Amino acid sequence: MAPSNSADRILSILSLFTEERLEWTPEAMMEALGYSRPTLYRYLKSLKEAGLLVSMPNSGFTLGPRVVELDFLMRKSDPLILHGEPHLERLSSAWPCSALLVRWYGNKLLCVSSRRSTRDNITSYPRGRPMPLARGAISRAILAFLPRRQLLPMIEENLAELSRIGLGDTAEAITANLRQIRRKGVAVAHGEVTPGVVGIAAPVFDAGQAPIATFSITISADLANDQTISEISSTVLASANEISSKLGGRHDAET
Amino acid sequence: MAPSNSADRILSILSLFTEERLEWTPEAMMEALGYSRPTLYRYLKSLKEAGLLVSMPNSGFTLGPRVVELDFLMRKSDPLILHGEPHLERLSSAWPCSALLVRWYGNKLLCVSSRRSTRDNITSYPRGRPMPLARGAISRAILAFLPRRQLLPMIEENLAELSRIGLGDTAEAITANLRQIRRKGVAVAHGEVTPGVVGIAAPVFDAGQAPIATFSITISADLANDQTISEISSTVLASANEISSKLGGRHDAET
DNA sequence: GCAAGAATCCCCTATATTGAGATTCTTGAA
DNA sequence: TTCAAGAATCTCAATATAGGGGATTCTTGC
Repeated sequence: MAPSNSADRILSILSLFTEERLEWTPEAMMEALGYSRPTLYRYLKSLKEAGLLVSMPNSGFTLGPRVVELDFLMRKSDPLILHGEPHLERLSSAWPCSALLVRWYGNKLLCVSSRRSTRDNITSYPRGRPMPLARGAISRAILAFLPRRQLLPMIEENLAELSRIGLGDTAEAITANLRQIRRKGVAVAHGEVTPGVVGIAAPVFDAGQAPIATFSITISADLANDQTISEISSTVLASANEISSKLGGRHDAET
Repeated sequence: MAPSNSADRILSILSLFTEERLEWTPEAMMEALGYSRPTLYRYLKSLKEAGLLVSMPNSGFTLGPRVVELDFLMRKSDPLILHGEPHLERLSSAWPCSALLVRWYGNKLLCVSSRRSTRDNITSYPRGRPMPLARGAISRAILAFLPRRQLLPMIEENLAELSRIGLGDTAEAITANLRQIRRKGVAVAHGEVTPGVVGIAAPVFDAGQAPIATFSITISADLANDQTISEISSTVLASANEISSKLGGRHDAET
């Protein structure tokens, strides 16, 4: 399983850095990756020069400034964020909730921008936090609008999880359920990601077939009766559609 | 100057991505870097698998989700940010201004967190934006507290720029000026980075010798007479010192 | 100024990397 | 659905180059 080309070897140093561990000494890296001392140091030197890592005296290596810069470049130019932020602002002012833009990166859901108007940070998903793939309104808003070719393998892989949350036990059943969401244009989920929190999400499209993101609201179940939820739903849908149209995508969520 | 090891070759793909250009087609990369087609695609594949790049249909490659995640990891765990943010909050509420935490990464100044209380975004420096090295209160607050060994080469390199802004024409003169800042603990600059904007910055230390960052305020000259500036200065100094002490550094800025 | 530890250098060998061109896979259009 | 243009990958030989043991130099902290 060890990568056999040096491209992957060098990049696997970066993947050592996780939420659990953000500081690595060369010794620990040698241990973890099995590289020899000179080799590791060669790699580290390159990563350091690229600014992706920095060495801190007496405490090993951490992520470096280039990471911050690259993220800045993305934020600054991402049309999804630029067009979406006014909507985040608007909806989060209208209700006590969190509003999120979550990008779909092929097999990952990642929050790229968010804003909240509530005190608690239970429902808070800051930029950069990955989301569970098989749960919640957000992922369903993506799945429901995926073209068949992409959807089917997706379902296969997560069948267990999807049926566990009651979406259906067979690929058949699941697609049927998703078709309903597709018809409504919005996905609503009650407490799937966080108990007591309702998620409402609609897909965002650019010129392509598959959705690229969702625009969504999470709100405490205490603050949202059915009436409110349905109001929010249509606003969310409208916002998502407007963002889509700005991105050159279809205006409405119909297929 | 072309890198001769594949570590650097792979990483130089990442450095193609700049503020000017955030989408690269493979063709353009081949052109820019001089790699052959299969080689380039091999590299791209690795970068894609690592999540650092994503390929967009019909518009080439862009930065990928891992970049966002890595930045998140940094934000989440950076003690400078964690301890600094309350102060950003507090000072930006007290005056109509921007409050910044700027990290010193060896030879780069990079804003890592900021907050502003004014409407205009003239003085706004969001996270990730690099800052000019030889200008402004911020860089001076770093330079003034650098140990000699690090300071002298720094001055050599930027002599022209430093003397242009009147810091002194010789290394001698400049160090003399910096010594004054060091005595006061705060650097103040009038309109050096942005005309009409006053910058006020104090260094932040961890356990090491050299400052690791500055805590600073930028405020429109219209809104700040000498009296106000001196008030802000002492508050900035106090905040910076408090952050330093939280980071295990010296409490006061004296040497 | 010195010593312990960290980072880099040297240099040869085996091996992984490279690139030209052919091949297969996608994707959009008819 | 079929087709064609373009994008991505594969094959394979030649060879550059990454890797590692051990020595060396550079940093730090005392």
